[in-house]
Amino acid sequence: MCDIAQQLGISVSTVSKAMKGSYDVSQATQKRVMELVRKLDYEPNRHAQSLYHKRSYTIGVVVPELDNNFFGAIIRGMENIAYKKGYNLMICQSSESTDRELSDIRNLINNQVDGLVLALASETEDLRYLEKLLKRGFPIVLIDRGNEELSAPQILVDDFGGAVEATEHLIRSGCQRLAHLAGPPQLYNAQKRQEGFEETCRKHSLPQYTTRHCAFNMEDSFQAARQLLEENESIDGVFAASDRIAIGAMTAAKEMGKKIPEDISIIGFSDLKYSKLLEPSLTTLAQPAVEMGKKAIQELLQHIEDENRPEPKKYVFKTKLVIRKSTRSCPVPSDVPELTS
Amino acid sequence: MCDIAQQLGISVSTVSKAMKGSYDVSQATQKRVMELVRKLDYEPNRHAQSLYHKRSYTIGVVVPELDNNFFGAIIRGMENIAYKKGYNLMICQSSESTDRELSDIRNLINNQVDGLVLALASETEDLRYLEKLLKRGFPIVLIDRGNEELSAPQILVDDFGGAVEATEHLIRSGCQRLAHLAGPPQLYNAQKRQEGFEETCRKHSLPQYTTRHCAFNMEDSFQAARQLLEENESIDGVFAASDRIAIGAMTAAKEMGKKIPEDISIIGFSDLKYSKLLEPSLTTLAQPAVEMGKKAIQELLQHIEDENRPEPKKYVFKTKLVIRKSTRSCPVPSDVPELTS
DNA sequence: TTGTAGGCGTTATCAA
DNA sequence: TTGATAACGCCTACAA
Repeated sequence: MCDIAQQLGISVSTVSKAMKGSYDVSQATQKRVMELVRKLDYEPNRHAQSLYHKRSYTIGVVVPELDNNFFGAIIRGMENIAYKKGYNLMICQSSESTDRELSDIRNLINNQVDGLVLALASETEDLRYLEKLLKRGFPIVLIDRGNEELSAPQILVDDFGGAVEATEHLIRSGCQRLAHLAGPPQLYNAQKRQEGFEETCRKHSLPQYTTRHCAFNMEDSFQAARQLLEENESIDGVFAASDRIAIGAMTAAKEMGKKIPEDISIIGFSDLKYSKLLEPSLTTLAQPAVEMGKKAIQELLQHIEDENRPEPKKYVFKTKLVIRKSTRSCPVPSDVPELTS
Repeated sequence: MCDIAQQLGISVSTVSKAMKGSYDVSQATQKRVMELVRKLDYEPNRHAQSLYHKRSYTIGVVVPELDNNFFGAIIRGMENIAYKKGYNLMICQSSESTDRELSDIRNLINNQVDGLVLALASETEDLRYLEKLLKRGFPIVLIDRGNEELSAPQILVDDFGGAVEATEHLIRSGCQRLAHLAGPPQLYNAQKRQEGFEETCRKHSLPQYTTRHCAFNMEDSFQAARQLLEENESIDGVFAASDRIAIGAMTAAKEMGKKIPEDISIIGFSDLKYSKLLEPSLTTLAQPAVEMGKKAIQELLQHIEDENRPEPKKYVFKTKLVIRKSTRSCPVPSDVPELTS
């Protein structure tokens, strides 16, 4: 900006005004400035702007994992809205590590981000730092990984409802002895999915149902599934808390010589891009990730830009059952009126 | 910092020095300052620091796609080094769009990043802006997606060598009529893979080999593969330029009633996380993505921090053949001395 | 219509 | 050992 002012023999403030447009600057200088700006590929220093405005126009994002369809899609949704509104994203991955998550958040804060969108790592339990931030009035939105205690807006999936739908689907397709491979027990989502499963089993008075926890990865779920199936030979339907867990279960079932879905039906949660390519293709619950990402940013921007902050709301997005080949085909189409009571 | 100075009744400059540690500050004040800093969770404003130092300690990263194992691993490698050295990453995804890529880069530049690591979008051809930046001495490192014209350091995969290895493997396992499903023709990597394939076919005087281009996605490659296989019934081996293309080819082959690998062998490139779960599991070439990410940042930091810039080098990482079930088992183990001449 | 001046938060130099 | 000061680049209220 100094360069430009010097080269044109005018003051920096005039240049600044010219670049903003809507200011009292003569057409002539305006034009001269803009031409030189373009010629020099000049762009104002955002850090100086940020210093003056006390706003960085940057939003911090921490997700457990980047190379993951679900979070990938969430980020696409967030970028969509953020860029349109002149905000940048600063994206970090915690790799499901609570320590890393905390250091990412601190780092984003000292990078002066205007707000945070967080999908908490599965083991995160110590929320004191976040609570401090919230108390100071710092804008935070949680996405996907909710938390009952934190008074921040939350963008969630209807984990309970999805679990009910999945379980109903298994029952409808003739399964009688169900098992649930649940996610990490500390994780809010995992809890809700488990509740949905168990409540549905009770409602239908199933003679037998079990739940076993495992991590959200294929190795752990493979072990868990194998144990489960060995201990309970009669299990004929598995609701897995994620697609990756479902893949582990499929591998275990196949290894034991069980046919999917003839001997055992398996259903996942998330609809990974590759789930339809499995053999057999995986029945699962799709989540509207892009929409969730958009909503998260919209909500956050409202908190950033509005003076009077509303009560933190929860937005719960519905899942969608995607029926493929890993569950037996149903006699009845997917709506079952007598169950919605 | 002002707060702290006021509360302790000392000057800001003393606080600043105390926080830096290695300065002439009395032990007593040093301690008082640090205690208050901790109590207030105080962190210095990086934008002010950046303004003063003319360094943001932030590196801009643009990759075509985030939810992709390969780029995900590259980013993990980059984070590893960058965080250790006190740098942050600002990550963007171009979604393979040249326009978006350019606007990401401009945005990163005006966010004052100290350097860029770029994996160019496949259609990018207009490199004028990047050339301008390089001419100004701005540090840029290209990763994975190389470019002959740009005089920037490049972190590449031995696409040619990998393609040779893949093709040799097909030939060794008894395939005689090979086809290559190549990536976008503008893409440097795709060109090298194609060259490796064709040169190897020539070297072995194969009676028949064909190449067909398609995009790096399953839909497009499915169509391309189907056409290819319909037009050339006798093809018994396919080298796909990426795992996703390989998946498209597998789907097409299966649909036509061909057995993999009995009737046709298929080999991919990249080793996606899900490739080993396919039916049959996919033989492919693994790339050392994490190492590449590390190298990219190391190289960039050298350019950022060193006065005398060395000539831009190319680092070529070797691929590793991962043999699974989508190719027929070889009579000979994987080293074939007579071919290395 | 244009320019001057002060401040945003930090740091390094120099003076006290 | 401490503090005042100027500077980094930008912006706006106010003066010219």
